[in-house]
This record gives sequence, structure tokens and C-alpha cells, in this order.
Amino acid sequence: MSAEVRVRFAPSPTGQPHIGNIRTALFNWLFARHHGGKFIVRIEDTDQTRFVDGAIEAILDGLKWLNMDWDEGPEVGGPHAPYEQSNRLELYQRLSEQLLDQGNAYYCYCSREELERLRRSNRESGSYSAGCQCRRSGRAGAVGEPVTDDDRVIRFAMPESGITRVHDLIRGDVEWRNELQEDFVILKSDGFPTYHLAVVTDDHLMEISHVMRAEEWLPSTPRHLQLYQAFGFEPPEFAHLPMITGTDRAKLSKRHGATAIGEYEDQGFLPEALLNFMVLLGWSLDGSTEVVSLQQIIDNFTLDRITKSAAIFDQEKLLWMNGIYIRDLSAEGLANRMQEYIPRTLNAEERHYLRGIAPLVQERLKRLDESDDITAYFFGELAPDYDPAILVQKGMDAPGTLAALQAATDALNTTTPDGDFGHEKLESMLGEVGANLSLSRRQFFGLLRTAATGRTVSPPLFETMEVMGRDRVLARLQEASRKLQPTV
RNA sequence: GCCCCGGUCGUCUAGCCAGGUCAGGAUGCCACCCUUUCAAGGUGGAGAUCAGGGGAUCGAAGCCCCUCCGGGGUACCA
Repeated sequence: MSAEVRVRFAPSPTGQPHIGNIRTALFNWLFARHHGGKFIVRIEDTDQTRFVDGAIEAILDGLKWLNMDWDEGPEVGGPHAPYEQSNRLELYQRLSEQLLDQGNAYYCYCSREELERLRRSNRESGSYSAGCQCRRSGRAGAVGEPVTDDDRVIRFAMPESGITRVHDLIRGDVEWRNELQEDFVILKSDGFPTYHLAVVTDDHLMEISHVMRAEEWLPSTPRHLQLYQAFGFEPPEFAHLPMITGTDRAKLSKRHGATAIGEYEDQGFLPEALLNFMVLLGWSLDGSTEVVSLQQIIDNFTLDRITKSAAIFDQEKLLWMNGIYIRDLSAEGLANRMQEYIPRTLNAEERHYLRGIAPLVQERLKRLDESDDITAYFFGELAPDYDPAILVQKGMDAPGTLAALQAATDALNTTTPDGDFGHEKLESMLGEVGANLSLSRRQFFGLLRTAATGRTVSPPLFETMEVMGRDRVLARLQEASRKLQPTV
């Protein structure tokens, strides 16, 4: 094996990168980092009709978001530039000519109708006759003729017998009978190469040591191997990764809901959580450890621990893991991340306030996009409007609730001037008030919670009050009394 | 149709290559504990005759054969 490990992620800019694409990138990146090799990004934009504007940026953004840096490729350049196949056309055309000269390829003038008829009859007869008539017709291009022409393509002439075998690093030996392989197009009539020619050309030129790609590419491997042989290039190692599917076990596509990597960022998933979760789809450290640090992953990322079977992307488990990573953040770190999901701009004072709120909501957050809602009632002098009916606890009535509210307000006013408004003090003091009213903790604290936050669910009451501060809490208790007044 | 890959709790997986503990862990679900709500945490439970069937073996999830099911490919798409 050659000394340096060089792997690549070669996406087509045909849309938003989805989980499957990114997972493939991740495995390549991890493999490179594990071996101290190079990770290369190459843009496979050989289909002009499917090119989507902004797709390249979306792909690169996805890699950056997950902190996967590349050693060669767009933006960073490298010794094998350019890294966009559309800028390497002469290369493919020159190599096509070489194959033509060697007799390994030929011009094909068949129309789509002719080809369809040919394939249909092959299927019906059950036998396969390789290639179209062009292969034997002698209508080869004259020497010196341009390789591109509007109505002809160049096809690779597959051997008519023998076997092509690949030793896949994940699947073991896989072989195909050459006579069953079709003469595939290598250069389209518009002068662009097909995937097969381009990938072999560039993987060789860029000195790729291991081709790690999704399993859907396994059937085209014999074509690539034959190209390597025809060119006299030494083929790289191959490793076909298990696919990630939707819940129906079918290949990921638009109809599977949220699959684009950008959507996960929008929904408030932490990149480190998504990365940890994704690597577990097809790879495991030891079968029992689920939360694994990036360094641990890199240190232990070997091909022999990669699964063969496809995996369903389970959103529920991702959610769980995201919660783990959220709880692992420092208060400062969490506050900073939350801020990005709060639409309005916070001033310095509010940012400091949020820093205090963060620890309270930390273990209640599963996704960062809940940040705005879960902190909403902390801001503002008064709580967001709510139905006064929710102030009245089970087993209580409006007058009783009003009286309890008043007792709490009095206690807060008399016993906490501007000194201790800590949660422990609040708990002992208000606990006593509730007891004197012979209310259960559930009742008394429940109504105080609602009065203070406008909600029936919140972080622990006294810590919430402490963070909110005396003035805000008092204002809200008064507001609660006011709201309740008319109903009495 | 043809070619190729795969098949262990609902889901992600360990174990398979170098046969021999009640097939382990996690998630999700249920229950209980903790508890001022919601979470988080703790404990326990249900959940897989290892796709099915043969075979060699004292012994198979593991090795061999057949079948079934699922997926991928079968484009001048990648």
C-alpha cells in the first residue's frame, strides 16, 4: 500500500446535501484523520442539466458546520487544482482519445430510440449482447477529427469475456462477468465526461489511495476497474459504505422529510451531537459506548468496525443525543448558542440575563430552536398574557388564590428589602407562608409559578424567581391579582 | 427480467472472520423512585425462537447449501 492515505469526498452540486452525503464525507474525513492522511473535496459537476445554483456553497457550509476541514479542494486549492470537474474537460477528452486510439473505446451514433429498442430486446431474450452496432460497424472517427460532436458519444468497449473482481475493504471479494456489462458512455456529446470516466481520471491524477463511497456505487465498480486497466493506472482500494435510508428503508430522498443538513442546523441540533450520532450509523466503538468524543472517534476509526447493512436514520435517538450534548455545555456556551436561535437582538444586559437563565433551562432543552419559547417569559416586566383561570389550583377557588397571592406579596415586601433574594431564602420564607395558609406545596407553589411565569410549567420556581429578580416577581404577582380580581 | 449487496429486540448496534455464558449495550415504550410543575437522574420491565429451511459438528447467530424478503444498479444522472 502506498504510504500516504488520500481520500476524497466528491459530491455533485445537484441540490441540498443530505445526511447520506454528509455521512459519506464524515467517514472519509475520519479515515484521513485517523491515518494522518489527506482529505480532498472535489466537485463532480459533469451534468450541466442538473446543476443547482448555490449547491456547492451549501455542501461546503455543511462540512464547515460540522468542522470537517479539507486539505485540498474548493477555496483552499492544492497541487491538483482545479477541483471542479467542469474545469478539467480537456483532461477527460484527451484520455478519451487515448482510449479511442488504443481500441478500448469507440464512437457511438445510436439515437435514444435505437438504444431503447436494443435494451428491450436484450431483456426479452434474456441474453445480453454487449454494445450497439457501432462497436463493429467500422464507423470509427477519422484520425484528427474532433472528439466531440453533437450527435455522437464515446463508449468504452467492455471485454466480451472474463471476470472483473474487486476486493472491497468492507464487503470482501465481489465479482462480475464482463459479458454482462454494457458498453457505457465515457464522453457525452456535449464534450463532458460521464461520472465513470471523470471519477477514474481524477482519482488517479489526484493520487487517491482509498475510494470510500456509498454502496449504490458498487455496481459501477467493474466499469471503473476496467478503465483503470485500459489506462494502465493502478486502481485504488475500494470500500463501499452502507447506505442511510428513510424509515421505509428506501434510499434517502426529498419525500423523507428533513434530510438536508442545513435543516438540522435550523432545528437547533448541535454539530457535535449530529456528528456523534451519524458516525454511529454504520460504525461502532465497542458496541456499548454511544457518546464518543471526536478524538476518541478519530483514534479508533477503522474500516473493520464498519457495518455492512444499511441503517435507518432515527430522529428520536438523535434528539436524545442532542440533549446529552446540550447538557454538557457550560452556561456561557449554552447562552451563546441559544442566542443564535432567539430572533431579536439582545443588548448587553439581556445577554447577561440570558447567561443566568441558561442553566435553568439546560436540562429541559432538546433542541436549540426551543430557546426563544423556553425563555420568553423571563423577559419583559410582566409575563406574557395568560388565562387567569390557570392561576387557580386544584382544590382552590378564586378568592383563596387571591388571598394567597396577597400573602406572598406581603411576605416578599416585608422580609426581603433589597438583600437576599436567593432561592433558598425564598423557599424557606414562602414555604412558611404557604403552610400558614394551610395550602399544599403543590397548590401554593403552583399558583406562584403561574403568577411569576404565566405558565404552568417552568424550571424550579425559586431559582426562576431568583434569576428574574425581586422587582419583576413582585410586578407579576400584582398583575396576577389584578387579572383575578374581576372573577371574584 | 438481469446483475450485485444486505438480513441480530420497533430503531441504532455488540457478538460472526479465529463455533461452547440466560444473545450484551443504547434509544424508544411502560412502571416505580426522586419531586413544587416540566425535565434530568435512578431502578425495574416488556421487546430478537439471531429472515426461514436443511446439512457437517457432542455443540451454530457464527461454518456449508437452498429458499424467502429488503435494498441498490441496470441513463449521453451522479
